Amino acid sequence: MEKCSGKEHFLDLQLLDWMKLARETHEEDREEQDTDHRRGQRLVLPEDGHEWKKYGQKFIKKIGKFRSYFKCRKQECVAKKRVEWSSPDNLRILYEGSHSHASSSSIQGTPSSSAANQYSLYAQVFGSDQPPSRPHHQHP
DNA sequence: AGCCTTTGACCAGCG
DNA sequence: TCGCTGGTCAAAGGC
Repeated sequence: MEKCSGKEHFLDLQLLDWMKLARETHEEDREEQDTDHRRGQRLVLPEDGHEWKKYGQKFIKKIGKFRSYFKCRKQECVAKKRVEWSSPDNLRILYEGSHSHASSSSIQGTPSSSAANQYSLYAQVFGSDQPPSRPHHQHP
């Protein structure tokens, strides 16, 4: 249970809400399409104002979902992101650490960047030793 | 030609 | 002590 004892504080965001918000704020489709052409799994990720590098993907049996691993491209930044999904309509983003730099994407500063701002806000909350509601990793 | 993404393999921790 | 799961690294392929 140590894995769920707060040792790792991840942000749990329902991507459905995220995508909904992003779509409302961005009339243009700015989602990045990440296609797994090998297994046919398709993952659509919204921009969050930061540049991420995907460094791994695995299927987590306990939760029955795929999990993708991302690192912030900024060398000095240790922020990480994990995206879990069982289907394109059921995604969850988890964040670890906070960014040590401002958003590099042009999405920042735009009037319609509320989604990115919310994203940053979560990151700040996370970094302020205020762990968000922890997702319970209970296998079915 | 260079950069980014994807995938398989390896390592560490826990039960 | 062994097996399993999760996380990360490095190489290859595609754009």
